Amino acid sequence: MKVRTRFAPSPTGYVHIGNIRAALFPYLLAKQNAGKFILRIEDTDQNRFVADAEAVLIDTLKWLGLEWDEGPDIGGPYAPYRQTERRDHYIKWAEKLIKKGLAYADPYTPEEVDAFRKESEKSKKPFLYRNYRPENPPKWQIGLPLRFKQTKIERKYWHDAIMGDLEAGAETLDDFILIKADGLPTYNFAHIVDDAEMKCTHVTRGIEYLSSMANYLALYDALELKPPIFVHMPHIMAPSGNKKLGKRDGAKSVQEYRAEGYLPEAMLNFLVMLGWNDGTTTDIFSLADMTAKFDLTRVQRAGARFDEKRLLWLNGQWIRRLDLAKLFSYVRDFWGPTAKSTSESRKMEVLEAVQERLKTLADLPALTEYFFAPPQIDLAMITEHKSLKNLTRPQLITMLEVSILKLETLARVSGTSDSPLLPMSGHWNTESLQAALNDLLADTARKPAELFSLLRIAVSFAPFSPELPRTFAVLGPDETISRLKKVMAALAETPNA
RNA sequence: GGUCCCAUCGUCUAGCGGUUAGGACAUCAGGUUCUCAUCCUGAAAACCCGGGUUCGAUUCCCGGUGGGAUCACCA
Repeated sequence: MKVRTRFAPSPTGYVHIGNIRAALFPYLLAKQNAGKFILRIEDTDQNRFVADAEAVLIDTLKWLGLEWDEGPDIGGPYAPYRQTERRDHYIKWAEKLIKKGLAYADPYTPEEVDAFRKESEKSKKPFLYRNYRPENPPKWQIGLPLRFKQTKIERKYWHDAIMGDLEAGAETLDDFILIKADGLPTYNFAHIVDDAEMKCTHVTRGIEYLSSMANYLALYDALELKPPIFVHMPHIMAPSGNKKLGKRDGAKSVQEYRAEGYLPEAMLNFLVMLGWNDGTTTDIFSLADMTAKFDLTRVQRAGARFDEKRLLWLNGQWIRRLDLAKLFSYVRDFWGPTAKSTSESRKMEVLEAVQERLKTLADLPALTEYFFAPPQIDLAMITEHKSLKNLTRPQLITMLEVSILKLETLARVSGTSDSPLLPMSGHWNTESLQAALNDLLADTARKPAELFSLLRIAVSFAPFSPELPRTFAVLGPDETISRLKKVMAALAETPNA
């Protein structure tokens, strides 16, 4: 079977986490079978039209790496891929139904239908429009809704690739609207027509559509269409409470996660694990991995809670396992102001030094700003440090002095010039610096907690930084020594506390 | 309320009649020449309840309970 799947979102401008999974599953199904993945825009609701929504959607999908083979932007054999551009298709199929006596015009106003609804509710019976079906409906024309006429009121049975064997009672069958008064089709009608014309083999969507399945089955039958494979995905639930994850529960859009420094790899990995596993204890999956391993029969039937802590963990995992060039391309817009005028190669070095410490890309400025600009000297960070507060000024100054001498010797051996633009060479590297620092430990007879704390704070004045040899190596000999000297001078200038 | 679906640590899950019920996130306690992060080690933590089938049920069946979804000229 030639697999053809689709992602068919409504362009609302807000790309929900659930939307991504609704795109990922069909993407995986198509790709693992060398099939086609289609993007179709379901824009039949004029009231919810948002101007840039489609562009946002396309941008987000591309960012995630979920590329489609056919779509509104690239065309394809079954174009157009926007529902508003397919009106004539729906009308054609609707006329077929009318001809067969399986569709009719709804002569009532929304208010009148609502009155019927109230009446039913009053008598504690569920409202079914078909109980109010007009005897002699007018000839259908745009301006009137067109309804489907249910003729076989019976229990329906079907199979779902995730949910298994399902059924629904005849009470769920009703004369639903196929085409609205504005002439545009409802989702209920349009998706079936489009899926058929676009030869989609799978219908993937959330389980909220399960309760409409009986109606869809009846429509496939009336249209004389062979139903596709049904794939209903359980909901992603809000972190607290038991409800579908929604905007009003503070659910962030994918764009927001992107802006907060989350990687597409982490988002996809997180989403695919939410309700699916490959049966092993593997929990890190690249898009290629999940494409190879994904299996609908292993998808969970219950809803899964969205756990942002797990997403954060995965983000860290992915930041660490990405190769530097790739990570570098991702952080382009995350550098802090001090990095502005710095060369790309220099930024690359700094990034490499902090890669292991990043949890999100948004952590980058705080973690790197002192590499690009000298930090504000704050002696309190030294004098109040838990390992340093019991040392006297002269002791601190001596430690710095001895360290500076040692590092100057190393710098001379390295033959580095005063220009920070020249690449570091020779002996000023993490290995030699590690050795030099070990020597200093012996020379000063200080504990690592004392000497290293002092040096680390003196060059960074930051709450955290990479390991000392690494920090010195990236800073370069001139900058390292210059910063140590400034701190030494500052300690000498101010009176002892 | 009608209809439909679901049910293992706090969370995501493995399990497909016999297991010390496994893993991961989170939490807590240690370890790694400085901080933060990583990494390593360890701890605590679960089969919703009641029947039935069976020599034996977390697993199969039924019922309850709980949770979810849906009942639009939205998708």
